[in-house]
Amino acid sequence: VLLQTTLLDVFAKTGDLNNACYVFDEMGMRDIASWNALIAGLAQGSRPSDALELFKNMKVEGLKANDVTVLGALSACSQLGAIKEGESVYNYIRDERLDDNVIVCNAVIDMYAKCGLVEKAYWVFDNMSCRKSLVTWNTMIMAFAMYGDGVKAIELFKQMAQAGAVPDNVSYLAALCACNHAGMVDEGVRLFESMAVCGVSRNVKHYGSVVDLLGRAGRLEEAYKIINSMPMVPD
RNA sequence: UGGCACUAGAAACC
Repeated sequence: VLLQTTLLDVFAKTGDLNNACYVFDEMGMRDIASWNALIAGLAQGSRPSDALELFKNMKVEGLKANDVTVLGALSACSQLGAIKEGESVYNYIRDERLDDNVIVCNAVIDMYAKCGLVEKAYWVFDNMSCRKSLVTWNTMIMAFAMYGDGVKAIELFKQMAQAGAVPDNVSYLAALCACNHAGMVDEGVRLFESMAVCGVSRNVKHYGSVVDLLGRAGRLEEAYKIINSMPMVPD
């Protein structure tokens, strides 16, 4: 079972979903990890609706979804924007007390955000019983940045430092993105500069973000300077 | 003492 699940997972991770399904179908014995590997693979691949179907089938077969299982199911809901399904997964999570796991909470926040319900995402963020991780903060900042309110995203970014979390390059990207959406040019430039000061590595996305920000503000010379200062190949 | 796990922008192009 271990070897077959490993094989299944390799297929799933490389996006070869047909072979992943084939291995799954041909397995004599399957345990929870076999199901999880396929559900997650389908969810992150091109077949999130099949992932949800498999998730439902699991119950029919009398298997109990665990924390890893619901992550796959939530990921599928996020991709599909399937809020109804997402809420029912969340209900299950609460019934089974799986929400004492930060990773599960993070996935719920992300699911709500991707389904466009930023307020609910924030409610979960605010009321979660477990300790917030860096990913928790990043997910919520990104949610505000993309689907909601740039100002709130920046507020949260500042708040995370007060809470003792150290922003990484994803946090900065999320905050920069918030500036792009909200047109907060100076704030964005400040953030971009503080990355260097704080020793957070920049990648091409960070550069792209400020360049876009400056470009839209008509500050083309500055944008051009930044492009020329890039230590990597611009895309 | 093994296998499955959460977050990554915009524009342009198609």
